[in-house]
Amino acid sequence: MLKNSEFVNKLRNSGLRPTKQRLKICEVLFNRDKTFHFTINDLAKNISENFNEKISLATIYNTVHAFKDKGYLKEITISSDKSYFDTNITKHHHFYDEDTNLLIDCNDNEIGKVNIKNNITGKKISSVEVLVRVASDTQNQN
Amino acid sequence: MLKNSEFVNKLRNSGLRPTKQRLKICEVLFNRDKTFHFTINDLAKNISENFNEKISLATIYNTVHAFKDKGYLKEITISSDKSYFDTNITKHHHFYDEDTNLLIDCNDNEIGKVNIKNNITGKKISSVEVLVRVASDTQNQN
DNA sequence: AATTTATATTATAATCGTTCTAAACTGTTG
DNA sequence: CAACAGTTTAGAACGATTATAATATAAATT
Repeated sequence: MLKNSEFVNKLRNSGLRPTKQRLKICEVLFNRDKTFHFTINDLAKNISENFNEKISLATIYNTVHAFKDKGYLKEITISSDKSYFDTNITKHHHFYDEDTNLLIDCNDNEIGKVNIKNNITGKKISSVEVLVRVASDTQNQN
Repeated sequence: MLKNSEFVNKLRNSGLRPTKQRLKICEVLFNRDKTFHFTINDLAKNISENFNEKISLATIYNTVHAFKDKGYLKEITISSDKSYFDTNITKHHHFYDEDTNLLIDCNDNEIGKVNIKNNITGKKISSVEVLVRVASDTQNQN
């Protein structure tokens, strides 16, 4: 559990003013043992359920994007209609459970290094992402 | 180059009536040497530029989704604000050029098999997708 | 070939997630 | 504490996608 003052420093160090809305969002996102995978909607719901004061939806969008730009969150693209964010900012891959719509982080015990034999000439690799979609046996597959 | 009658059969065989709109879309999508990566917008633009008669946007959406459901197209998710479709329906991975916003198909010469060591218990893998984002050296990276 | 039925197309409206706007507010600096 | 830049807010605007319901077309039936 991080203290409030640590969030204040974190924000200040990246040029973001430590407003009470941002600190509240920090609490929700980063005061956790496990990685948190969420959509904007999840986060907004979480905040409105757990706190009396509400934060405007625009502020939630702004803050999540600011945190992403500062590298405190990663965006994970699963489908065009769902944008997930991940508090785990290390390089890693994901399982996506199509039954529950939950994301699960992978480490090297689950997915080995991706072997990129030839890259596009003149280009630099900015990221490598593996998404493994899983579903129970009875589900449709494509 | 496939003949019109082949598209008629293709559509009939999958329970889709071969309407003139669907046949036109088949022409645009499948009468090609190379894989076609497109957004709905790309497709709509292509049709309106190359033909006199126009197809309603709703029909383009319906048709693309019908073709996807029948397995004639694959949807590739790059980011939450862009939905790409791919006429290459074999298992393959992609490079995404962040400078040009173009998708490039990979084969086994570029990306080796992904080694999934442990899957989620009780679940079946429905797909494995690798997306390698590339950009020129001068670009920002994350 | 005419009739019936089911399916598809169309223009337009509705919806949904996200971004924009401009006014009010707050944190920081001097 | 005054001044300023940055932030929050509610609500409007936006853009992509989906729904609607009237019209049109393809296929099946007579």
